[in-house]
Amino acid sequence: MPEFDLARFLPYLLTRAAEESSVEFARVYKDRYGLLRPEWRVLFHLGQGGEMTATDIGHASRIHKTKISRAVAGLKKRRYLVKTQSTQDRRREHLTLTAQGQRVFEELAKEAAGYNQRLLAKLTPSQQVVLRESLQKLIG
Amino acid sequence: MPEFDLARFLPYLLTRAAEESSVEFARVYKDRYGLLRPEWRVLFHLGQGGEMTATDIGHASRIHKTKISRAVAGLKKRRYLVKTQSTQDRRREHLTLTAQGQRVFEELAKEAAGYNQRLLAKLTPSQQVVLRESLQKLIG
DNA sequence: AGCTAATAGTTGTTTTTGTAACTAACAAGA
DNA sequence: TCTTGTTAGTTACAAAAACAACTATTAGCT
Repeated sequence: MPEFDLARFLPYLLTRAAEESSVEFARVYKDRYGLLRPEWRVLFHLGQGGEMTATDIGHASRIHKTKISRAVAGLKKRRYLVKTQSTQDRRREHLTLTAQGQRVFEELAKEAAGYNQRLLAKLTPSQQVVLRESLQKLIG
Repeated sequence: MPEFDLARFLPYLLTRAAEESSVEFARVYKDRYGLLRPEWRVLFHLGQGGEMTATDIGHASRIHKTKISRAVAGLKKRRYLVKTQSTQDRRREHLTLTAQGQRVFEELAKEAAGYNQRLLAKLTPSQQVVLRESLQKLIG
C-alpha cells in the first residue's frame, strides 16, 4: 500500500496555508474596522465588481446565501451599502457601496495589497506565477 | 493608486482553493464515517505520527487545543483511540489509535491518496512540485 | 387564467467554533 | 516548604456557521 503523506495532501496544505495567510490580515478588518469575515468578503466583491445582487456575489465567491444575507444586513446597518429593488424583477436587490463603503473598501484594499506583497515576498517571482495559476486551476 | 485585484490576493485564492478542494473529500469522512473536520485531522495526525499528546498534535497542526480536546473526546467515544496518562508527567495524556481507529485511518488515507491524485491531475507535474513547495514556504 | 415549480432573499434553529476561565500537575526560586 | 509562574488539558459561555424552513415573486406549462 502506498504510504500516505499528510505533507503532500493538497486539501491539508491548502487549508493550512489559507489559515496562516489569513489570520494576520483578519486583524485588520476585524480589530480596526469591526468587520466579520463574510462582511469584508462581500465588501471586497462589491468594491471590485461594482453593483451586484446577492446572488451574483454568491456565484463569484461561493459564500452561502445566508451568510451573504447577514453580511449585507451588517454592511447596510453601517451604511456601507444601499439596496435598491430591481424594477424588472422585484425579488432582486441591487447592492451598491455608498461613498463611505467605497472609502473603507479602498483603505482595506490598500492594506490588502501591501499585505499581499509581504506574503509574495516569501516566494520567488516564478513561484508566485505558478502558485497563482495553479490555485486558479483548482478553483475554476 | 494600484488597482486592487481580488484574483491576485493570496489569502482569498488560498481560502477559495482550500474550500473547493476540501468539500468533496469532506463528504467521505462526514457522510460515510460521521467524523467532524477536527476529528479527521486529529485521526490523520495520529495515524501518521503514531503516539502523540494533544499538545504535540497542536504543534504539528496548529489546531487550537480546545478543538483537539473535543476531537479527542469524540474519537475516544467511538473507540478509535485510547488515552494513557504519562508516568513522568501526569498532566500529559498519550494518545494511541486502537486497531479500529487504525483501520479507519487506513481506509480514509487510501481515499485521501486517490482523491489527491485526482486533484493533482488538474496540474502539470512541474506545477504540482512548485505548488507544494510554495505552500510549504507559506505555512512554515 | 390557473397550477406547479423555480428563484431571490430572509429568518429561525441547531451545531460548531472561539474566547476565556478553570483544574490539576509540575517547576523554579526565596 | 511556600510562594509564584507555567504547562496540559477541560469546560462554560458567547459568537458564528450550517442547515432547513419560510415569504415573495417570477417563469413555464397546460
